[in-house]
Amino acid sequence: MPRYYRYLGELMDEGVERISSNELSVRMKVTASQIRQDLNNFGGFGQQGYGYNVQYLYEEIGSILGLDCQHNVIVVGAGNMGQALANYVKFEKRGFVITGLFDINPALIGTMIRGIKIYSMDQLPEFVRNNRVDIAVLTLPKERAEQAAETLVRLGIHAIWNFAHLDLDLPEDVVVENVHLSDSLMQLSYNIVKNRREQQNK
Amino acid sequence: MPRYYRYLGELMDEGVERISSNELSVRMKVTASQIRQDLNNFGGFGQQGYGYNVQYLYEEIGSILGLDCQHNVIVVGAGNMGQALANYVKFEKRGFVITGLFDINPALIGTMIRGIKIYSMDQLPEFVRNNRVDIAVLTLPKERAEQAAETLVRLGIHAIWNFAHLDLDLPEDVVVENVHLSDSLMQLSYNIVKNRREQQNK
DNA sequence: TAGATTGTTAATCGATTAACAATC
DNA sequence: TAGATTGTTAATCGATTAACAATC
Repeated sequence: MPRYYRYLGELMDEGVERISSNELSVRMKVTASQIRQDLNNFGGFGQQGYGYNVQYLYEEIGSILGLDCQHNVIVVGAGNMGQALANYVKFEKRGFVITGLFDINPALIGTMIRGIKIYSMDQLPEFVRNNRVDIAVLTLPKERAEQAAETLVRLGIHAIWNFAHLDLDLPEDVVVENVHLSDSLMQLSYNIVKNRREQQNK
Repeated sequence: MPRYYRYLGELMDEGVERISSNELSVRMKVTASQIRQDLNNFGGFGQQGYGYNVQYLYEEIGSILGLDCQHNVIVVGAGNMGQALANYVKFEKRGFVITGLFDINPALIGTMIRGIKIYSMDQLPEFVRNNRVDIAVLTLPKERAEQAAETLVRLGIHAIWNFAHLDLDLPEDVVVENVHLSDSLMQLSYNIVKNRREQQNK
């Protein structure tokens, strides 16, 4: 669904008002059948003989994705990745507001990033008690990530965006989305090898 | 495959010598059948009655993933994300060596990150001519990403790790691996909404 | 030889695609 | 009404799982 949302956003920017599953399928390089199937799973957003209204569909998908309300986000681990994410302004536009960073590095604690304060890890429980936190971003080395994740869950956080290089083993009512950059890079490397082989066989 | 590699690495660290598809399936939370099927696609790495030798399998998968040789990497876009990636030392251990960063920001050009120089975008063609480049990391805002990708391909680069928030439209002999962070965050948000619904229905 | 566990085939399942009737 | 295009069902395909014979 995020991918549909992205393409519909682009269409809006281009001022396109309506689009058929067929036109969209060309753009997105999926079948029209696929699109109609997917969109229909979430409700009848189209109209026979007309297609889909871009803005309406964009907003509907946005609300399905939960983008119609604000999410308060904390970043646990203010290293390079944590800082990079904190500096990334675009998330804010989609309603993901970073309210605090946390680290154990004394050199970082107390400093600010884009107006967001870096707290000590010790301050985490208190912070979570006093502020609503919807999502925790986990940008720690894997050695400390497992334990931090458990702490977060104990504090009542139910959603983790995990950048640590391990699979978290958490209760099923906790939602985890993994970004395994190393895996992604290896996948690229694998595809390079495969591609090389295929090109040779031509 | 990267996930297998990761788990086998962990097993090695724990000093485990051999493992059966069954034991591994418990750890990785996939079926034993799946594991045997997957591994067998790439060759008979196991032995009936014994299981799989962890180190042997680790190395075999490593070579399938192309981790047995060095990859020279450039980072195009030395913003927060580009810098974060350049600072990430672990990639180097897997043979991915960053040899240069590129940006248009005059304030960055000429400075160093972890001993790696930031060049002007203008210097890109010359750099690629004089140095082998296996992978280009694209960490630019989407407005400039498309054009940069085309430049990279024109210069003969065949693999792009794309962090820009768009799908690149490139010749099929160019391998692209996407890391769409916004999509990932929206996916998380979607799963939060879904999870909330499911918990309520209990 | 007996036990364990793979490699591999067959069965199941889910997801994708095709087709077309419903309807704007 | 005719044309367009969805919603939805049926057919196809691929991936996952189960089963078991091969073999260490």
